[in-house]
Amino acid sequence: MTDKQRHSWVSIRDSIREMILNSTYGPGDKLPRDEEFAAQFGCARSTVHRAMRDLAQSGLVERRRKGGTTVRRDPVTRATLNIPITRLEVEQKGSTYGYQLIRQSVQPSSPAIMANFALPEARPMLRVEALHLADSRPYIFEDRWICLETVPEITSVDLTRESANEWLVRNRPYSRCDLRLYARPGSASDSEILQSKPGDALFVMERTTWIGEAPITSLSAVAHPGYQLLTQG
Amino acid sequence: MTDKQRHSWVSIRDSIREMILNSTYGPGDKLPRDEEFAAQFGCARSTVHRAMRDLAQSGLVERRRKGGTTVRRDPVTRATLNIPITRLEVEQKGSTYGYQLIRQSVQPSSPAIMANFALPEARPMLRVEALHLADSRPYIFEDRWICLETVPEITSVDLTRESANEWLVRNRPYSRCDLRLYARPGSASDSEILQSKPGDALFVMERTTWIGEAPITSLSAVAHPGYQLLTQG
DNA sequence: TACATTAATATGTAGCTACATAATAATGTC
DNA sequence: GACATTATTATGTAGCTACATATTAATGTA
Repeated sequence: MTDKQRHSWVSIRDSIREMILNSTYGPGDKLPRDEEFAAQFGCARSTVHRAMRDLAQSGLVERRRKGGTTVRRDPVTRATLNIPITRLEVEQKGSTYGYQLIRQSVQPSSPAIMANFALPEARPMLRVEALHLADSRPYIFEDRWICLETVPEITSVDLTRESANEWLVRNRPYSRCDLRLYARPGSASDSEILQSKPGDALFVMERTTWIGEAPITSLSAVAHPGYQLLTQG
Repeated sequence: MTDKQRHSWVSIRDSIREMILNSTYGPGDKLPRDEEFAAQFGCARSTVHRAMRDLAQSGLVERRRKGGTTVRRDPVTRATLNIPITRLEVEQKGSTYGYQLIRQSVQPSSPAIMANFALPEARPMLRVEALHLADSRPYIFEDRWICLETVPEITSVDLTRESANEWLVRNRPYSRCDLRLYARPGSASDSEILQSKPGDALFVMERTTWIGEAPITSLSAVAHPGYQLLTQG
């Protein structure tokens, strides 16, 4: 009576995770080889491998060639942030999206922007300051720098009608993205643009993207007071 | 002179991504079937599949059975947050870690905590307030609630010596984690604990974890002024 | 003993086949 | 024409083999 049922890699993964959770294998312990698990579960090594890859990605185990698989001694909390186009984020909340170009000018990159891109010298960039609105109320203010060498077409885009955020995301996928999140107190100019009170704490998301080695854009997005960023999944 | 070089799934992925980036396939376009790509590249379908899975996970394309693969019309910026044990975070910066238990008591879960867990009724919990220090200066203050039904052993842990953060992460891996990030102005009690000035903007990370359906812990971690959260990779 | 070389080993990847699954398209029936 | 049924199709998964790669362990040599 051979048990010929097929085991999905998801069920294998869950079984292995369960064993780690219930301390069959504790932090720092070495897990059996993939082959052994395969024999134990009655499945192929590739199925165990698939399961293990998932566990490794989620940060629960660590794999090293020849070294085998070990339960991470210092597990990390790994969460995926989903940052959509701002217009869609607003619309998904059931609000009406609005957009307003505030300023736009060609400038050499500032020292801060050069640092974000790790550039040794200044480059010509288009600086765009714009406000995203939800139900006619300030939602996110973005101060964006776009590298003109990498994205020359941006000069022919009418940024009074279409946000640079949307145009770039739709036309210039990136290959690398750095993210920095922090809080800062609202200044007087923030108060004006975001209708915040001077004492308010503002949530800032700084985002810098490249395509290959070429810088695309670096921006600081300041959200209205009360904004929250959630993980999905 | 058959070209028998093996193609890695990474190179295939990069080739396909390149085609999307240079507008061979634009947003909303349907990509060729895996088999076609395989023939085109001279590799196996499984290799294309592997590449496609990666592109789908990074949010660049969308795959649906029978529907095929399409370039996402509204690409999302997807970033992975790595949140280590606070002690390790401090030590990795080259600072000396310190820890201080402030208060600890058994309480029924507050309405806010019940909401975080989506619990219909209150449960007995251990509430732990503690301060993490870097070089003897306040780093992160955490107000944590631990479900006593799910984690009864926590009562026998000496939380004056070991942080609940560390104990839980090492002993109670979770299966689900919700994250909420926002900014809030520092209050008077914050000033006392975090040595912040009353006007300071504070970065808050709320984290709620479950194992299966059972609640483990829900906490609000308030960082010292100037704290920044970065993505890695 | 110190150090370079070689073997052993566990994971990683590529290729193949076969079948599962979900979603759509085509078809038949009333 | 409306609706249920049945193909068709592209992706998803499981299993297998073979080989690549990184790393550690064993071995040989000065």
